[in-house]
Amino acid sequence: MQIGELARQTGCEVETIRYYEREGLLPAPARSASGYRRYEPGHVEQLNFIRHCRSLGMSLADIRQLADYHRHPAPEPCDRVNALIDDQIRRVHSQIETLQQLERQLLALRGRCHSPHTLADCGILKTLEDASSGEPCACHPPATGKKIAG
Amino acid sequence: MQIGELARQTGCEVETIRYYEREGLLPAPARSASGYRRYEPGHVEQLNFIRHCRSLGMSLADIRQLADYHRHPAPEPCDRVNALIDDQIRRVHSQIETLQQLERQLLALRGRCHSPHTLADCGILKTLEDASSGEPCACHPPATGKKIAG
DNA sequence: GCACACCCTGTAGCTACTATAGGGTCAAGC
DNA sequence: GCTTGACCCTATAGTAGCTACAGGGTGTGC
Ligand SMILES: [Zn+2]
Ligand SMILES: [Zn+2]
Ligand SMILES: [Zn+2]
Ligand SMILES: [Zn+2]
Repeated sequence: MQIGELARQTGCEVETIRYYEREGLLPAPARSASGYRRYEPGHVEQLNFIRHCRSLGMSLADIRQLADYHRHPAPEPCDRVNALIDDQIRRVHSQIETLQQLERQLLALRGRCHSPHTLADCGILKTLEDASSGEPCACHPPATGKKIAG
Repeated sequence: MQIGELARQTGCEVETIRYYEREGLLPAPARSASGYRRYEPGHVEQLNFIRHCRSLGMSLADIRQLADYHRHPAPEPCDRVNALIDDQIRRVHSQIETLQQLERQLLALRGRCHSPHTLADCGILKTLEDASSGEPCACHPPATGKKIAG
């Protein structure tokens, strides 16, 4: 099949398929006399594997590793597969916590402006301005017991 | 003061300061005879403003807008400031939800491998492989609720 | 006259694509 | 044979927000 058909079957853009080939994630297929890529059914599965892992937020480097383990299922223990997934879980979890803190900070900042008023009087702009001069702000409250050096 | 001193006072890298200047976020300062940038105290505040907004996850485009409102505090209502912050909150919130779903999916996948075994027998690799062939997987259940489309 | 810290510009790298520009191939229809 | 249109090719540049050089110039102390 041609690249367009592979794209259709996997829901992956043609450009992305070529990109994966350049990056060494998808093996280069045979070529027709005129240079068109000719894919086999196995390529559909390999590309699905990549897209499935991507949908789990894995990096291309991690997917390369996983695909390698998959292609060469050695009789070794699967520790490294587990470690890879565990690392990904930790990364995602810490991103969640970072974003949750960010959300709290943004809500605190947003709380400084309620009633309609002008730009010159806006509590949000005033908070940002004061914080630029080193004053404490609603969004970044000082840590417990410790004062922010300034 | 020179750029290194500004960097020290704001905790911002020298390269980043030059980058902000190129991007039009920080006004270009005066230059010494030998071409060194010479910053005024006002620059410290402006850079702090940028870094403070960055720490809230705002994009440079949004910060440019905010800084503009801040420098020209017109007697207009502050609707657009609020809209900007609200958009940011929405973005952060939807990122959190996306990542939380990702975490659930990764934990489900991780649950396919418990006891020590080989790569050839690993439930994680097997799940990923089966999903590549179109079979249902632990990480992407067919429907969120009880109802299954049919 | 030299060491060393600091400064300058310009460019390339990072992630995972996406979007062109500028061309070649192939089947159908006239 | 010729044209149209869908498809394919490579190569390059762009996205966000920095970061890291390379290759040079400047300023001060000894
Ligand atoms: Zn307001
Ligand atoms: Zn704050
Ligand atoms: Zn396992
Ligand atoms: Zn899945």
